[in-house]
Amino acid sequence: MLKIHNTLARAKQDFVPMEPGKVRMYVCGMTVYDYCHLGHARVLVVFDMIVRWLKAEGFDVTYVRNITDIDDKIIKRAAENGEPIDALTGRFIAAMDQDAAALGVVKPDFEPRATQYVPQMIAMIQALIDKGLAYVAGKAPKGVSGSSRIENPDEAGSDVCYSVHDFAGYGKLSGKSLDDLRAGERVEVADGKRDPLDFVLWKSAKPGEPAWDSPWGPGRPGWHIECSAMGDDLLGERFDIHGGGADLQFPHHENEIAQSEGVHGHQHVNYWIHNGFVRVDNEKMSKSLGNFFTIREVLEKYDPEVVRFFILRAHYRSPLNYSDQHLDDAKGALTRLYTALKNVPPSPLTPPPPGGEGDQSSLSRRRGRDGEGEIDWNNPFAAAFKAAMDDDFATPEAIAALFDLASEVNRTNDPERAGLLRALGGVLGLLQRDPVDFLQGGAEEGGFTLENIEQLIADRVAAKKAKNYAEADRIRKELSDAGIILEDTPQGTVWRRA
RNA sequence: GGCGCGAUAGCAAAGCGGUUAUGCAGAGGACUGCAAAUCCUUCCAGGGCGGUUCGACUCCGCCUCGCGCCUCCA
Repeated sequence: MLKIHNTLARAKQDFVPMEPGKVRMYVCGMTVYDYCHLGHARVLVVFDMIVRWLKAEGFDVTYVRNITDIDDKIIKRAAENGEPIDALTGRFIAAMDQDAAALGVVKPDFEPRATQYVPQMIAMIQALIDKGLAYVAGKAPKGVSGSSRIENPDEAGSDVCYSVHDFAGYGKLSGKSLDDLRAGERVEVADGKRDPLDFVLWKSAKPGEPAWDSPWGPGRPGWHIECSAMGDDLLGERFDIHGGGADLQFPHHENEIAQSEGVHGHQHVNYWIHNGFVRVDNEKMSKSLGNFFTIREVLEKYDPEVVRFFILRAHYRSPLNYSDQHLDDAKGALTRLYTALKNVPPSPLTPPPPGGEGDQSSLSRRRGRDGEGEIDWNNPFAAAFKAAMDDDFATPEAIAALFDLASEVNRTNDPERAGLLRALGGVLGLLQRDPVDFLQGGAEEGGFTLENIEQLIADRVAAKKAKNYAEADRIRKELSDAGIILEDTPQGTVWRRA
């Protein structure tokens, strides 16, 4: 039985989908005005892992990950660049797709963009107004002081705000009460808000800003409403899982609940999943702190699979400290797994013994990889892996099972066990490459070409044959100084990068 | 100030009320012309103070320290 830590319950719960065999999941994606950093990489990889595991469990998964392609920061950045907004967002969506693909992230079933859902958002805002949960904040800005606001009310649109105290459940996701929030008041009192905690559903446009027509004049949607509208449209008024970074818990997801449940009058999401932050020097990696590393920066130095492995080696809810040392560490660990697969070429999986009906799940029917066979989940290593994954996606423990299996592979030289290792790695989106490619890949240091290396190895073999060990060792040293390690095996000399 | 999370060996990171987590690093051994890889053995743990218990790293309380959210943020 799969257990999921549900933020709403602040506890692990048995996962029971609304519709047997089906999972509908929504994850908050990126605001596309800059390159993705490692924090974004974590969301991408973590929820990709979750989708893969749900599928491995036999669920039919519908996965939605949205793209925020209109907001204040996008408008600002486009203006700075002197670039049309859709050019800017198009550029960074393409970059995000590249980064995600490099990290082995499978495309979601839907990637809706906020700008494609403005009519739905307007309808939802209207419904909230009709229900008395939202109000038009008025045209005239309070305390006008030479602002750039439009002075003629006939041309200006109005803001629409959500009236937080009219929604009874406000705070249930983040565990905050309205009183607590007010006690720690840090919210700017915007023009026209009845309560400082009220948030904007519709933002009136200033001259020159992109705008959509609405019953409240030209403007654009507030941030939170897009997720309510897109989730509704693609997954229904109520769905199984909603995910995102822990920083979205409040206010974004709290506000999303207020909107969706406000409109529909019933529960919006059954399981909320929030992943922990990536940190640098023990601090959250974030745009505002400026301490971020973009995915592409990191990929210049590290193999993308190492980065994926690095992310999966920590539990998704734990903080993940980023540093070169940690990446190097991850690389070394992944090298051990690939080394086992290099030394013992995996054979295709054989079907599990027939009649193992005690296994109730559909897992045993799952294809291992490319139709090459099936994982036998009754195998002790596979069972340990599954138990870990079923316990709130405990990838560190699942990966530990992989290492145990790798030791077994090394000990027994059993191609079937190697096949299982590769198949289990595949469930996490790992270990699918030719091991030699992985081991020889990476930074091209030392200026040695493939031909150079092959030639030096041939020279060394000749020297060895002539029992000229001094020359053989000199060549070994020359290559090792360039980060290339030689291994003399019964099958001949092979090399890999350090 | 309010709310929440965490503290594990040299580094990283898990589970678990009593039995080796795991990876890297270290030590010894096997193997090797030398190495590497691999295997075997092994050193190094659970912030502090109390409590519960036959027994706590694991449960409870307090303290200290760190982090996060309360403002845009994955």
